[in-house]
Amino acid sequence: MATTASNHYNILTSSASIAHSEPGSMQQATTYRDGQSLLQSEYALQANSHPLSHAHQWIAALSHGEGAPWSSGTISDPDVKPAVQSARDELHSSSSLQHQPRHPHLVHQQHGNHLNTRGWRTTTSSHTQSMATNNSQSLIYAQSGFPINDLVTGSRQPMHRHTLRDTEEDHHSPLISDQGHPAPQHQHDHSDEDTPTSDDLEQFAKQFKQRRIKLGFTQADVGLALGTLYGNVFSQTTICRFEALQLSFKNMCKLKPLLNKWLEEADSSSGSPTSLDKIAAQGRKRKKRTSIEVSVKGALESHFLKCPKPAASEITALADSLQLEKEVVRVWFCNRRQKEKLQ
DNA sequence: ATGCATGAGAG
DNA sequence: TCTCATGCATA
Repeated sequence: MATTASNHYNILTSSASIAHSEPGSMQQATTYRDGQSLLQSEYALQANSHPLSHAHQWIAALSHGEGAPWSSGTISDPDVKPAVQSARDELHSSSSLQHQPRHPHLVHQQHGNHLNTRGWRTTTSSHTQSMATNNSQSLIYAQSGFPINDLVTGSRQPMHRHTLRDTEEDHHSPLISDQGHPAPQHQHDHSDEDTPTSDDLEQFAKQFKQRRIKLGFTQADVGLALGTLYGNVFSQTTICRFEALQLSFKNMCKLKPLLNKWLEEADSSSGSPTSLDKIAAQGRKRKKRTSIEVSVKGALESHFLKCPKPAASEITALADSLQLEKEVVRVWFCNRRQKEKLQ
């Protein structure tokens, strides 16, 4: 397994022709895709919705990474799944169950927000509103669900869920999260259009998955269908993450209306084949995925616990000691941090 | 289902 | 360089 490839993507990148030059390298062709083509499809949509991350409802502070001192806190389970680590994952998760703020920042933030298990805010709008007042921008995307071009920016929200798998499979009472919180939604009542609460999202995701399966569609089908319906194509990965609540709150809010609409379409016209338009992709090469050995991951993980945001020099040193490319290590930390926020 | 990767956007 | 949204490739 560890086969990896440590290709130097720089080489590949710079010499695109190489990959193509191979006559029978279908595989290679497959491996390296054209980034450009992607631009049209996926990025197209991003164009209208992207940039802003803001702080809105979830806990904003959390993310400000810059100095995030979370190292001291309890970090919850690393996703490293290797058996070796499972034991510790459990420990971590159990600690998180008590749910308490592992991050110092959260502590103060929580006063205002009600966080449910995953850290999403429980009561939405009231909160949002207050934020809106302050920020003036926060609600926008909430309403349409679509991107309004982002106005707000800031940070992301932490969704922490203890067990992804549990959730997705199905148990979990929708409305009740762990502690019983009120889940009031308030204000107006269009259930769909307003900013959903984390409970709404959880419920929707679960329902969505069930319906999707009943209708006989795969996650990939849905992703493509969204493209035909709205022009925004999504991958199987994204649909999967949506169902598993592995996206940021903001991102979940953005996708929900699309998926909801798809669901309605699919329901009503259950029989119509969605046209499959494939986007031709080709061209650009993508670095082959590096497979990091378990032991190495362990080392990275322990470093992460001590220092989630290592300086470039530290990354270099670490990469050197682990015999990995610096870029690989850097990306590993970025992904690790991103994951940390979602959990 | 998830690990590693890319790229836009924002410091 | 980081974050964030997203996805190819893979386990």
